Amino acid sequence: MKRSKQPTIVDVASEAGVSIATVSNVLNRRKVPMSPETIRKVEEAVVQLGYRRNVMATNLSRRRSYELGLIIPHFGGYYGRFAEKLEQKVHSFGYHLSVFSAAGMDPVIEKRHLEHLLQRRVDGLVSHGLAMSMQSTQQLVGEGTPLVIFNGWGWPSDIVKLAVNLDFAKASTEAVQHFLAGGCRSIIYAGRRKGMGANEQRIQGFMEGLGDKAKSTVHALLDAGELGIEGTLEEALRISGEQRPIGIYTFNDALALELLAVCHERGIRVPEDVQLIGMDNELFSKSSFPSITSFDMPVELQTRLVAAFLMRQIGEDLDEENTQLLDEYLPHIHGHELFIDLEMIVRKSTTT
Amino acid sequence: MKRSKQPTIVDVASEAGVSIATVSNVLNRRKVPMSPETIRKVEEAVVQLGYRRNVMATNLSRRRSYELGLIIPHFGGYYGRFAEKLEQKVHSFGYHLSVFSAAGMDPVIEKRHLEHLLQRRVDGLVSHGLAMSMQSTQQLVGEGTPLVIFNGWGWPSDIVKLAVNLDFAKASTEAVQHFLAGGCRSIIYAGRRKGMGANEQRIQGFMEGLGDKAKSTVHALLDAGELGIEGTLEEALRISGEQRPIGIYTFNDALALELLAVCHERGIRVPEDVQLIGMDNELFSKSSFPSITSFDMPVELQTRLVAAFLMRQIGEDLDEENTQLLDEYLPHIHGHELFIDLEMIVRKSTTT
DNA sequence: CTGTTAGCGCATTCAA
DNA sequence: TTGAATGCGCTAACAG
Repeated sequence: MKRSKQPTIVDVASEAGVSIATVSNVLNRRKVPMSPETIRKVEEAVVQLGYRRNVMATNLSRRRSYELGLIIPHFGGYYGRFAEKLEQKVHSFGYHLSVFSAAGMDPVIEKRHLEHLLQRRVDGLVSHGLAMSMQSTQQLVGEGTPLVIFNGWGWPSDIVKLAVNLDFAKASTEAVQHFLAGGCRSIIYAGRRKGMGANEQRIQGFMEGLGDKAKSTVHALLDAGELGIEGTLEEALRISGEQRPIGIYTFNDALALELLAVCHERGIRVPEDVQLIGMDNELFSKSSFPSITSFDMPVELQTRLVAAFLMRQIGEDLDEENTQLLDEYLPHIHGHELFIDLEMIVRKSTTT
Repeated sequence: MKRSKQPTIVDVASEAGVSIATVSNVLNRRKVPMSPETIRKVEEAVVQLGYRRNVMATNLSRRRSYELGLIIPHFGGYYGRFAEKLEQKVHSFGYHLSVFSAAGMDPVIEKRHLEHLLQRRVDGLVSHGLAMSMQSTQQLVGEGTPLVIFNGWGWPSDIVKLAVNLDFAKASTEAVQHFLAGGCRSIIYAGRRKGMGANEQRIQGFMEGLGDKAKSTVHALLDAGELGIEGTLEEALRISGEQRPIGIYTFNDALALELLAVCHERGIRVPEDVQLIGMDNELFSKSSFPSITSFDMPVELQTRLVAAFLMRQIGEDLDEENTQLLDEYLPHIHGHELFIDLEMIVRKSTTT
């Protein structure tokens, strides 16, 4: 070791008795022909000195970082699973994924993370439908770095290259129809205004699901964030009056579980008096009592699409499989928004 | 914009009509005196060109990254909360936190992430008790980068500067005694061998909790990973025979919830026939039916300690608050392992 | 096959 | 107050 601390290729070169270019060549397994002897000497020197490449220098020189950034509202549940899957996918392309949580839907933190990622010159960005304004995003990201959104609606294509969205609207329609088929005489949506686009999608699908039954069926849109859990249930009961059973479709499973707990407290039977459908298919939804009907999130497909598209955008060439994947899905795109179906998992909260 | 893409300080300098040194000075708000006019011109040029600093170049030059790395087994539950909190803490010191999930306890992925972080020359590392061998860790991390472990036991101090551990042993003792006080006549621990150190800590505390009652009380250590959920319950029932109620202490809340589900299926009453205590105080534990007695994880305290210690290790000077924090806790250290108490949250799964 | 050299974008003396 | 010069660790032509 020469100067302050960690050995550099200069050290390795002198230790191996070759030039730094040679070291760089063997380190990067370049196609230039070299004698096995040289290779051996270099590799020996590397372990000998405990050399570790400095990626900052490498990237600076390469003018590429081989790094991608992901911004999610939090690490829990669906988002955490998404992050893990995506990490695997991009790794198979030789990229690293840096994950940042925006602490809820805080636009300030979101902005900070985005800025940091950009300063790090990531080659691409993936984000949930951002809470920050489209204008800020536009200004921040600009043309330079390709940005792919997941579960974000209404983003102009000059900012976002592609939006890979779960079809919450369609799922919501399905939920309502499931309630109807299950004999529900009143149907409530318990949402979260802070859910932003995802919430609106659900509402839209909810109304579509009611269709002509909208007039003959008691229904309402509630905001659980505002009313609280107890308030939401009370309001649902009040609105429904004698029209039982009540079908309550919730923003997510967590909310459904909380409602379930309140039902237990008050002796309201599920699914006899109240039927519940959640969203996310969290682990606990299978094990709760009764188990909760929910929609499974196709994280695998979603991350595969995101990764494949981003890779192509960056200029990596795709293998057969990924090419096929894009060929299959991109033609069915609405503008630049792609929709993926969710699968309903029917459980005891809607089945007698 | 001059060459390939993004503007550099050179561009800013020429746009503002000053030298790059000056640009650098105003960008870093250095103490060197400069005319307000110059500052204005530079700042104007910055927004004008949409200049964004390149951290790779900055760090390379500074020989510091102001970045920390965190490795966790997954993003869910406790670990996700830990990551979020820690991110906040280190940010207040002007550092960034890059979080990587090791996809369970996979030593290979763990190693890959560690190596990447090291290549990025992070200033410090935080990790859960690693699954990879201490020898690999030793070799990988060496002396260079300070490493702080959380929930890892038995790491030699030449590898790990500090281990900030939750006192699972003590909590487990408490759990057993709670069962005893609650009239349990047989007590089972349902663990996970893959939980590694955390599992052993629980077992140790479990046995201590039994104390002299160990002979007179039916008890057993089961491995839920091996037996499966149903198998675990069956085995617990078999071992207990007529000795009811049975107290089952589980590795975590997720496991407790799954056992609860099986109990419901089989008509086993909780808490009359079986009492349950979990660990983690997950959100669903409060809302399950019945709600699950659990231990709350003091993530706030744990991350504060980790951050404060790491910052001091790196050479940042701490404010009053953090100094006090370390002064309070470090003296009570066992070797280089710090223990933090957990708080039991008593709920319906253990209360009649 | 191997070595020389010119950057990559920025920080930091040291002079002016 | 400001600017020219040097270095951070590595890549990538280009010679040899």
